[in-house]
Amino acid sequence: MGIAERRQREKENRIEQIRDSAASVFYEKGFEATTMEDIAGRAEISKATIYIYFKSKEDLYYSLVEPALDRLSKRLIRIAGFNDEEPEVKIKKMIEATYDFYDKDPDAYHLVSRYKAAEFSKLLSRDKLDHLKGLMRSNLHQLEQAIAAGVLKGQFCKIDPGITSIIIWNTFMGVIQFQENRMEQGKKDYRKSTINAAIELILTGLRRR
Amino acid sequence: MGIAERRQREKENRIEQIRDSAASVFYEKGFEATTMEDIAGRAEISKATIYIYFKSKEDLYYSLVEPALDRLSKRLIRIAGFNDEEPEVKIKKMIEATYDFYDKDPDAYHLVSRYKAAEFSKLLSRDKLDHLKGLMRSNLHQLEQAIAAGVLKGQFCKIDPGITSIIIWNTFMGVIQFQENRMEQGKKDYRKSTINAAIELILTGLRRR
Amino acid sequence: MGIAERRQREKENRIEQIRDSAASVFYEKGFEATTMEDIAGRAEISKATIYIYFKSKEDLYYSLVEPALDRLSKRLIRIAGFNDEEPEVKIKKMIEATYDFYDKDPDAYHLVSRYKAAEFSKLLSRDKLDHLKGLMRSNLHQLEQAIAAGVLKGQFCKIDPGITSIIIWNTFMGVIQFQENRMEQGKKDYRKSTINAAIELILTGLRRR
Amino acid sequence: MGIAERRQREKENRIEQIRDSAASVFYEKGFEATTMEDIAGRAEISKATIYIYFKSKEDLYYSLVEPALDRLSKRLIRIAGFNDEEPEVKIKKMIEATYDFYDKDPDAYHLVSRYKAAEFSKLLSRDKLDHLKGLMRSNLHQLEQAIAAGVLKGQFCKIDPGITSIIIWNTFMGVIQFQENRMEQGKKDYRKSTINAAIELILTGLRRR
DNA sequence: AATGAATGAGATTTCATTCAT
DNA sequence: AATGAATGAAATCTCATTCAT
Repeated sequence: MGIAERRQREKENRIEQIRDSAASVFYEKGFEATTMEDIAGRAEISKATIYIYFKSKEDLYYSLVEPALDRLSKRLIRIAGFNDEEPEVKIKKMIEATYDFYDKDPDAYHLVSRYKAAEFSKLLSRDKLDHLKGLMRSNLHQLEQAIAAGVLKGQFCKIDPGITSIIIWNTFMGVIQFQENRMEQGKKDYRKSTINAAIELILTGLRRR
Repeated sequence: MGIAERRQREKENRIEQIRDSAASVFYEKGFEATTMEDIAGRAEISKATIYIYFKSKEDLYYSLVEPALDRLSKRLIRIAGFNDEEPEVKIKKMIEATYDFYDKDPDAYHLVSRYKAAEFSKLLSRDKLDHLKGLMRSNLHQLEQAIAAGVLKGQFCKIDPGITSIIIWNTFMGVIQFQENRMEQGKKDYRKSTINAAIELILTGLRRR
Repeated sequence: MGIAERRQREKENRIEQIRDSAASVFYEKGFEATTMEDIAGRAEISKATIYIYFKSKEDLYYSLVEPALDRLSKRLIRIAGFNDEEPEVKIKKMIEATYDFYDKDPDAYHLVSRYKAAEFSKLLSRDKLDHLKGLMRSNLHQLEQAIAAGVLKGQFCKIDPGITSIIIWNTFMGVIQFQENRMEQGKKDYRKSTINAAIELILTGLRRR
Repeated sequence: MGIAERRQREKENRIEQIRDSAASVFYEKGFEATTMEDIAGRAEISKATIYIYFKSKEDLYYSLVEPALDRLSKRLIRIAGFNDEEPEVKIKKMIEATYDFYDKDPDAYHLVSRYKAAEFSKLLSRDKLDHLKGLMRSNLHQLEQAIAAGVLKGQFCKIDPGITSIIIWNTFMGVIQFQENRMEQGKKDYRKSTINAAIELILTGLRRR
């Protein structure tokens, strides 16, 4: 009786092991430069084993990016639904949630942040590509809505919410990238604090005086 | 005597033809996913011809990215040298110069904007990689210096100039990417105006009140 | 448990199969003119399979020549160590050993006999090249020492042992080549006997009267 | 009037220039490893120019080996025709002639000495291959005849003249190779004297006592 | 006659994927 | 379920040869 369960558990472990290795290699080298050998090696299994659980390299990649994006997307949507929250607070909570997502699973975050539609257009099926695009758009959309609400309420000056969401998103990614770079050089961890400072800078620009 | 000149011109055209094709394919697909066949096809020549002018795929790629980065870098350094200019004006001129660079040679810009040190660390020789890193750092550095000057003069509030330069840089790239996306969907060209709006937003946040 | 062993055996067979094919093609056509396709075809496997077992064409080639030369070299050194043997007997035993080496693995012998330092200088790494040169030199050196001993003992006339070893070595290779040629034309096998006659001729010239 | 002649002279010079370069590169690298680029570079002309004078790489190669072999062959045949000469003297004269051939045009000699029928069997046409084989055989044959005459006259002991000619031929090549090697290491030139010593050694073995 | 330029054919090598055990 | 082994297809790069001038 317990056997089936153990099997199930082991199977899930194995899948997780593959996914972890894959995420880290994909992040390090990018999709094309990553070989199945790389992934198998890091997971300490054989290449063939990967194919038991994943149909193809693309499939494996998609299976990493999609749920990551989906998780983040769901969180942001949830925050967006807090109707009695002030726009500025919402924006901060979204940033918080995104940072938490990054903190808990940096590889997943990096995959998402590295995602460029153009690169995958020949690789993924139309369906999958559209789905990822949709999730990505959703993320930005939640941010945009919060900004738009702030503008409407007269709290923010009249700037295009679309552009502003882009700015915030890119700022987030840029800061992470920059600070990770610094940390690699042995410097202290300022990720959280600089994210906050950067967002504060932007919100200051946004606020109406 | 005109013959030698025509020859020379034709040769330069051919090289330019290859470089143009290469830049556009590299931009579309990234370095790894791009094949020499792709480039040759787009340039309407044979693969072997590329090797007359470029030693290797890596060489071709580097020959595109390096001068592009170098050109941009030189422009920014020049602006940084305008000693009697106000920091805010300097920053705007740098943005202006970067936009002009993008406008004149979008493929070059895209190659530069796509540049991620990690991706090339296994690809390019140590020398070349360091050189590119240096140029990239220089670009950010010019921006940073202008911001630092504004902080020193008391015109900007006390924010970390390093981070702020990152924010501006990423904002620029993000806006371009986003607006190009919109244009692909047939929407109107708002690139220039949204860049300006975004920079204005950030500068507003920066200015001391 | 037998399974692992069978696997091991099969793997070794496969490697041997590749090495055999490679040796025979390399011998027939020389290194440059031999293609991996040739070798794969003769071994009745795919090109890619070769790369599972050998890093490169060069590696495969080296892996054939080195151990062959090494084996021969060890044998000659062993004979050279028979301190109570007469020089002339030593020389004959060395010839005998070389013939036996040829007889047991003609392809290996041919690879060795084809070896020309100049040809490989651009091909093999400095290390590998030096190693092969060393082994080759060792072979001649053993012969030379035996001749020198004979001269010292007054059994041979005063000829330069270095040159004499070259003469003997080239005589051996020449006789083999010539007799193989004849055999290809359907003539009888006189390899062993003519080798002996040739050595006898040279020893006669060497002996002091 | 003189123009046509000058043209003719220049043409011949050009051809000679190509042949010289080709011979030296072919000798250094072997047929396969030599590129037309190599030859053109050494001759300080363009690749295309070679094709004005030679139909193909093989053709160029053949045009070098054939006349070289032919020249040597003719000389040996001439010596073989000196009917009133003693066999031993004939042999020495043949060696002398071969050395002179080597001395006057070492590259041609090296091409000849490097020649291995097997390597060219897929490369050259049947006709050409047979022709080269014939010339090669002729050279050995002249030597063989002289030896046979010595045996018949009772001057030499009863050894197979075929084998003996092989021994002498290989001795010659081996000595040259060995001494060139030494000279490359900066040592003194002992080519002529060691050739003579080696031949003397063999003749001593041959002479009847 | 000479050559710069171009290329088709082919060489080495890599890698995602399948298969037999 | 797991894997060692094998491979087809494709990628980078080379080179003998041709062609236009």
